[in-house]
Amino acid sequence: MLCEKTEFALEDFMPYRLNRAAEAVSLAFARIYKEKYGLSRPEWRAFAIVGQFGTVTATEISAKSTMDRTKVSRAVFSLEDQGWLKRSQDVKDRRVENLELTPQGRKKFETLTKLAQLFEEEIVAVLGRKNMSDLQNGLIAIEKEFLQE
Amino acid sequence: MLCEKTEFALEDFMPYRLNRAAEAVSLAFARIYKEKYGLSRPEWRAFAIVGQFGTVTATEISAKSTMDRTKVSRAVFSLEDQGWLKRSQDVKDRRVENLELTPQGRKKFETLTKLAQLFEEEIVAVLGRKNMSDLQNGLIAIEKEFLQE
DNA sequence: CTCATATTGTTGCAAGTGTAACAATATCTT
DNA sequence: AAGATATTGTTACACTTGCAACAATATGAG
Repeated sequence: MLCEKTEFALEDFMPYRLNRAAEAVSLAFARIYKEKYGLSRPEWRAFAIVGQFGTVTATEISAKSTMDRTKVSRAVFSLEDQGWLKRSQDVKDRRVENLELTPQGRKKFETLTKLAQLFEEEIVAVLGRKNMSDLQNGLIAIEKEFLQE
Repeated sequence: MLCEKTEFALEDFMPYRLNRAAEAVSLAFARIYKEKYGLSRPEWRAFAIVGQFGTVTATEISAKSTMDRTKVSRAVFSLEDQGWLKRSQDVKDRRVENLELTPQGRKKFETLTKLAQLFEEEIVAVLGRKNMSDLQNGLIAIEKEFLQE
């Protein structure tokens, strides 16, 4: 029976490694939407959710993008100011505001998603399809286990 | 030849998925060192690096933990205030301060690394050894490709 | 040896963030 | 129907962050 030496190394610690990879990828993609389109990360996420779902409320954006309500609120303001998104009060529940992209917003969204897909393909090119889908599954399992548990 | 519909879904977008998983895991582990030991994430990272390498400079911590110099500076102050770490001016280069754990810091470090290892095992239990190492490799490949490229 | 340049660690400041409080509205209980 | 409770989106405030500037020191060029 062996007595294993248990020396700790931060760089091999999974939470740290995950964070580094996530940060690296996020920053790389952020360079695209930030420098070229002036969007912050919260703005990009909110933008993506509205573009994807057509008409949503702030609360829905919050849930689907795992962002704080206040973050969403500010992102929505900014996107509205920039003319990508418009809001309209819900008639059935007047607390709620329905959000959707403006025509220009829709066009910008098409461009952004194209960029996102190119970026995704870049990752596939690095990893290969098989590893990519293994990675996805691993991430899903991890998220499921540790999300607000 | 098929014309593929290219609908974008944020939740399937790799950068977003990576971030969610990383955040979930980090928060789960943070609950341990934060609530029980009052450490912030930068503090935990700096702590781990000093504990692992024995004697290091702030610049080295910065490099090994991928944290901004100012973040390290503030984390080191805090760890020093809490008595886990002490600094001493380098004799050969007086700009430099050598940092190392105090005896109490060393003890705390042993406790923290034990917790980290337990946490790591929890992840292994979720994923299985094989998937775990596949995941690690995927993350390494991604980081290599996208880090400050 | 001297002056220009680089490096180390800290700090000022502006921007971003989360928690808690809030007003407006909706829903539930009786 | 009335009052208590919950939900939506915004805002105030305190805290964290990164960039740029900084003083102190070291290194390099001539």
